Amino acid sequence: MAKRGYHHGNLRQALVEAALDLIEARGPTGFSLSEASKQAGVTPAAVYRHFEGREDLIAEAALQGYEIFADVMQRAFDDGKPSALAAFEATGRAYLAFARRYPGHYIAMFESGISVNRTPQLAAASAHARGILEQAAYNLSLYLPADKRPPSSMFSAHILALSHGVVELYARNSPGTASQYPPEDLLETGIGIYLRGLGLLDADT
Amino acid sequence: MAKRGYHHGNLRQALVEAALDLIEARGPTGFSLSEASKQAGVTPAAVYRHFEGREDLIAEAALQGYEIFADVMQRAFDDGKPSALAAFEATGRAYLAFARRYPGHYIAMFESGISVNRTPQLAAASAHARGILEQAAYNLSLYLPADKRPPSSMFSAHILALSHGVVELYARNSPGTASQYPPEDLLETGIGIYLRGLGLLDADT
DNA sequence: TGTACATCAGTGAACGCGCGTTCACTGATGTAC
DNA sequence: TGTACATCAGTGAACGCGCGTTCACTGATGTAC
Repeated sequence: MAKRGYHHGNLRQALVEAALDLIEARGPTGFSLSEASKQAGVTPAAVYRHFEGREDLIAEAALQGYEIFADVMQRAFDDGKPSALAAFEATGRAYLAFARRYPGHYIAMFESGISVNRTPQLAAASAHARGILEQAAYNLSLYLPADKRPPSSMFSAHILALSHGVVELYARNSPGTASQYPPEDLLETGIGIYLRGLGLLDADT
Repeated sequence: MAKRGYHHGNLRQALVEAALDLIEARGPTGFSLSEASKQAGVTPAAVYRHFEGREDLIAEAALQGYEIFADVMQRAFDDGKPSALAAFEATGRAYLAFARRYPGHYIAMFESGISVNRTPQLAAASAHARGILEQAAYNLSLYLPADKRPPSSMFSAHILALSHGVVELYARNSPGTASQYPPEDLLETGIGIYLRGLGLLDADT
């Protein structure tokens, strides 16, 4: 990563990565353009060759986050392919794994305050990710008798909300109160009980 | 609220309220000490007669939030007293109602980045609120056969996570993507399915 | 009731700081001939 | 291969700004006698 000379080579991406590091380390508030540029070994003014400004840089980080997120979800879904149920559970768990593994992206996406409607690209990326979860939910809902089948968008919204809540309250250290249960367990048992409530799992499972 | 003269009378609380207004309007980031003091009709320096600084003021807002929150939860719980089930559902719903009605407090508590461990008082207030939900969960769990009874703290954590996730993703406008379902419905159906999964509701309910 | 005085809540000017952003510039790169 | 030149990525100095915080101060309040 040593700076070569006058020209950086791949400053745009280097700035995004610096931003992600800083966001992860200090939260979305503690991040500044100047600092990101310094970390990339460059003058603050150089940022403006690649981004419109501070917000634009964060938005790019979030965009990349949504793309990775969609990827991760897709892969989790595919891995569980043989059983729609497994696919669904895996997709939910992937949420938690993503938050753990890409904390900078996660924060940029969900805690930085930038709106998903800031840009058509960003809206598309987020819609795409959500679509994958809904697809998993839809496939799963086919196992239910048609008259007891809830709309799959509702049912994926439940899983998404539960996952998000678990991450925010018990996985990220921000609110400070760790639960006595590991977030993974909390999520897994929660999803299990929920699916049983839908009639998709036996009462003894 | 007109300023009387040289002395304000109740500046401390006026500052907290100004802070809440600003936080609600602009998010935790957009809030500044100077602005809060201006809104309270007072010089920025006056703030230091009542608070140690910016963070301390936000912490006080969060503290008051936890107290109101605990109150609201307690009341919801009491109102559903005759049926433990009703009490539990009401307590969950109260979460959403709180976020809607006291957005400034809600943000100060959950989105401002101040840690609940900042102060013993703050930790106590938050523990107290959580305790109420756990109590509701415990009472409810007594309806289950002892061998199938999950720990009530786990089960209240599930409801809390679901509620929090619904609020963050679908009730607060920040991430920008409104669901097609009203958050109240999402939460109610979600809790319903979950409770059915626990065997606390008939399959047809 | 009236005066003296301690207490305390607010003033307002000043500070240093880091921020985001702009600007005219310059050094490096790559392409045309 | 060598030279001229356009393009473009980065510099560095400067800006105005609002912020949080400090300080010596002053005006109002309330209490003792």
